[in-house]
Amino acid sequence: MARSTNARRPATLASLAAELGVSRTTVSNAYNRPDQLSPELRKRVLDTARRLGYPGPDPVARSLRTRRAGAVGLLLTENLSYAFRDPGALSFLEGLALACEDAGHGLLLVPANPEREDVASVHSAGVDGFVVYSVPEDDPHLAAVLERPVPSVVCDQPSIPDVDRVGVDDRAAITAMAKHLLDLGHRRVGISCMRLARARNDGPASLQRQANASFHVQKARLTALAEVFSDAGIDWSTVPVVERFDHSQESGASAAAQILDTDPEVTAIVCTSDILALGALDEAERRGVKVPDDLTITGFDGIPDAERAGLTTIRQPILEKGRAAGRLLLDTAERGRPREIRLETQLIEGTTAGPPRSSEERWFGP
Amino acid sequence: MARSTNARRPATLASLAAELGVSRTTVSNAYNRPDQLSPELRKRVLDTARRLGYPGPDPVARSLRTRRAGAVGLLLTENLSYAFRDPGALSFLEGLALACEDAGHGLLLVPANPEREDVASVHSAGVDGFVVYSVPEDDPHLAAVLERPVPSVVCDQPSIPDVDRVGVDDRAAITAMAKHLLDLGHRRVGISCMRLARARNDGPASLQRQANASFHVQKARLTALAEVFSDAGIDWSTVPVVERFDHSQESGASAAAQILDTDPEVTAIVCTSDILALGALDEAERRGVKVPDDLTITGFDGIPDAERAGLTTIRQPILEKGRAAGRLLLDTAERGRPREIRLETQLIEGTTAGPPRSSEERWFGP
DNA sequence: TTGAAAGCGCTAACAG
DNA sequence: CTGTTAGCGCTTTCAA
Repeated sequence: MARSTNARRPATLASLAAELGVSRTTVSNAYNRPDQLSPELRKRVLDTARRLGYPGPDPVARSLRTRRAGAVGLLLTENLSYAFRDPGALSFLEGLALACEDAGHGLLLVPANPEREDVASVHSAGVDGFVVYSVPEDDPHLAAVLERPVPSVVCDQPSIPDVDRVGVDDRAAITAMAKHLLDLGHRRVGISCMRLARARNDGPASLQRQANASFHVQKARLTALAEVFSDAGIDWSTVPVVERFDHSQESGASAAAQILDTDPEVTAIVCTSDILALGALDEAERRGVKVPDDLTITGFDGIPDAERAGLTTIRQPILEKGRAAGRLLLDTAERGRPREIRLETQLIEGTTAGPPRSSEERWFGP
Repeated sequence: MARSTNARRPATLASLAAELGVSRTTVSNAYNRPDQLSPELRKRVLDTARRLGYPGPDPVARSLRTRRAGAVGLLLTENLSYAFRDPGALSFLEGLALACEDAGHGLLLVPANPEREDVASVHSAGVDGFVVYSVPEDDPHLAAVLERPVPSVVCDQPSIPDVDRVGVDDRAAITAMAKHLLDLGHRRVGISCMRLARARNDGPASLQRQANASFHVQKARLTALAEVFSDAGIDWSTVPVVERFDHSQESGASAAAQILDTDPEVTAIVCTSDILALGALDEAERRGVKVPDDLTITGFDGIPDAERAGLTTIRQPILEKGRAAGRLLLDTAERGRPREIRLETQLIEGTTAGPPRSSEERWFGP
């Protein structure tokens, strides 16, 4: 009777060895060290394996023995499927996948539903290390990862003792943007930002919420904005900072709407991501507000759609981030001292930022 | 001295048990069956674990014992990073990720560089099963997957004995499209298709190459087109069929150019994917050829960009395909008899198909 | 070139 | 509620 290719555990290395009348070592060598036995014997082993339906050494047993899994785990803040919709996450994934592929490693996407506290998936991930991308500082999944006795690399996260890190200087990057706006003459600004904490909030982010933000990147950007604008004599507590939990263009649009409704005198909306900024552009168009004549809108990331739209933004090498994270994790040589890779950002002067219209112009202009 | 969180194998279940003076079972239960021991004892175990830096049961050892890995492997035809750029692959991934997430399983992207024959990554994947998405029939990675003693589900692949399958009726779908074009009056058509085999070919696909195509989906579509057009009295051997290896809009544009250069009397270009069709639209615009007045262009897939462009195409539920594949694999209950899921497609009448201009009109028209 | 012995770290009967 | 007993399937010194 023909054996189905999907039969259950048809044979093991030991049973094969027994059948052949050789030792397990020999069979193992036939697969892992072809040079350690005669070609004839090897052929005999492999042939018999085929005949018995032996599928080759079990990867899990081998992993247990060798202490290597041949895979890298990725922990994201969002539902897995989100990763395939967000352009930023996607670029990161692409870069990481590139690095894994180069090393012949698999990439395991670890389900880490932010709504649930269940970290079993982290505990059961058979991987040689983790890459953690932009999860909140207090996420239990992150804690679970750090407890695992494998190396990890964090990206867009605050630095953690003994853990490698990849990121950009968010603070410097957005400071440049803020100064750019100040130079243009803006004094009344609004901020549209991504989620600041695990608890959902769609609306104004209080000063306290800003201070307690558990998403490192967002917090760094807000803090820097607060500092620059305060230094310029603007009372930060009067600046509308509107937060959105979902990262989508619709969110960006509604956040912009909320800012404009709250403070119609705002001349510029600084968004902490391109997606939010693109949404803000949508909203401006809907309202017949001309950009940049009536309103300046800026983003952050430099995703392709932003470039296409001529958005004034900060470009950061997201794909490179992913690749760097993967390399850091897989480069066993340099391990030991904790390392940090900081990539460069660049202010892109698009067509969505310009000098503010003076109030007179705005109220009584042509 | 403080113990680094990244220390190497600080302790094992056995050493913990020894330290506590209890049996290994008890420690194991503390983690896996909290109801099997007193809360106090459990607390004592967990506390001691923390003190000793025991990170919880090793996932690999557990997998070996339980014969479950908690992950699904995905085999794609392309470099991993491609998966994050192709809209179709992306939707599929999203659906698959959704299914995995629901089941609390991880998703392991298995590197399967099509240029290399190295299948070690398949052999070393610690997974409970594989999903195989659109790889050529003769791909060694596919063969390696089928040898593994775990279930698999193939998608957009020919059916394989004892292997579950998800797909659409490509034949019927594209037949509907072909008939639509015939009804509109087209008699001179050109075909732009994706890669047909592992060996690169950018140019006309001979009849023989069409017949030997190892990408199931492309072959099914071509075969159906050949049949319908032949039945309508068109000599298929005179129909330009142009193949492109890379799946990109640029490829689509150059394929369209090649078709138009080969046979300027073509009134319709049937593309076997939306990406190719979008590229064809680009080329038409470049040449100042009006669509659909001067040229009809059709696609296949129904990706968002196609919808946006008003492309006349076949919509297939790609995300659902991924989800169905995942569910099939993870649904251990119904396993046994091989199953097949066939999803529905729909002809979308966009704005890129219309009746052909008669030759007179074309040559001497307004 | 081959074999024997010794686990990798864990879970699952089954008995107490 | 807890312990004893048996492996899961493999790789790897070390000797022969």
